[in-house]
Amino acid sequence: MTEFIDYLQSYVQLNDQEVSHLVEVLVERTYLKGQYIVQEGDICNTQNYILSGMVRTYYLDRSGTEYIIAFGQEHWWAGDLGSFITQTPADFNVQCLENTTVVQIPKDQLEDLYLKIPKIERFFRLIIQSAYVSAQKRIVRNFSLSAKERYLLFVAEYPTIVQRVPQYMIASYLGITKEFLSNLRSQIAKEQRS
Amino acid sequence: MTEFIDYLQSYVQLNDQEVSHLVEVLVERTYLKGQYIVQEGDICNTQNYILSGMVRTYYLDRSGTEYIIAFGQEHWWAGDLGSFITQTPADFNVQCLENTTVVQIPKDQLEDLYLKIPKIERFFRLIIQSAYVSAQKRIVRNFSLSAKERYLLFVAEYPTIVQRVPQYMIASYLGITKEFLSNLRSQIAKEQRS
DNA sequence: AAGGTACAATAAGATAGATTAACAAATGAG
DNA sequence: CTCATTTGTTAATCTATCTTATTGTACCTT
Repeated sequence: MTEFIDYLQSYVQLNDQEVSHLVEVLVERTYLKGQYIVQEGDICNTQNYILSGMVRTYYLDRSGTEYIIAFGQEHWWAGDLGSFITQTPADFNVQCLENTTVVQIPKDQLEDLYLKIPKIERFFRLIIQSAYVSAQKRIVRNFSLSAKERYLLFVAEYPTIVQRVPQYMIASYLGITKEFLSNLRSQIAKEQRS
Repeated sequence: MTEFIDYLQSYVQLNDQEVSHLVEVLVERTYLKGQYIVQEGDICNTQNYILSGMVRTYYLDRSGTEYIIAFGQEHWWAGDLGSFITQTPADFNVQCLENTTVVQIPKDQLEDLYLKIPKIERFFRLIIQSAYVSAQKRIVRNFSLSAKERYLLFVAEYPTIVQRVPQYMIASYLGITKEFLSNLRSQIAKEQRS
């Protein structure tokens, strides 16, 4: 929990009173592997900061295919922001891939905090700004890079995730089939041998 | 210009003093068709709110291919947020497709405003939040929908843009070639006739 | 009217990545 | 420890989309 406060303080300086205000509304919660923090159709009522564990956020289309839109590990945020903002049913599922402990901030309390402590609002502006920049980057990459390039970049950027989650989920994140990823990996291995 | 203030007031209520504070830092500027608001390699120093006209934001890869990542029309924002935040060279180009008038907020002044008027910070949090949600939506759609479905959705959501920009740019936005888009359009026309 | 420029349509061959299916290896529950 | 389930591999065939090239259309310009 102090971990979360430290992280927040690295963006904005809160005084003791503000910290204790904040701490009052935080809820620490642990989910088991396989459990859902958010399910499609739920209203997402919390922002979830991951203290430990690993999650995936995915979308399920009518034909039942899963599309992983994000992974989340220690120090990342998880949830369905669209649902959170508008308080409408979530499009996404957020599932734990390991036992996962999060810090939750409930929607109502966060709105209060925004008014009481503008620095908290600043903090979330900063966080969302960079999330948006990453999302744009991902859109560009999906268009401009081949599956192989996307995979190599992913491995370079998130080596730990590659270790922690099954290959077929990485394939889904990259927008390819698990068979094709397997193919790419053996190509890459061959290239490195020669 | 009052147009911009009205728009802003629909998100947060500013008093007269705050409005005049804000107005002091705003710059209205007009670009001609073909001119660039931001060019790759520039540092993007302003947030640009479009009063009239039309722009495209695109990325140019090493091989010279253009990827349009966004269009912008009246009441939308344009710029390279990544460059703006970190004050590093822009990855994107923002070019006017028509004569375009924007309201600009310079970076330094905006940082000041954030501190003086927290409501301005709230306003941008709200704006960026929904931009992020849209970006996520676009990522999902690019994965889960076919080119044809993506085109039909685009036409349904942005009928005006379809009228105002050349087809090859729409193809680029959708991540397909102009030839294939032409193909899809004739398919769709055929279907509607039968 | 003639040529120039910008955009759109059509068609044929090429390719990245999907699909299917069969198998191998790893993991985990009992 | 063992059997069942989950995960990963390989290979053949298939499909959506790309590439290249050609032709068509509609304006501007002079």
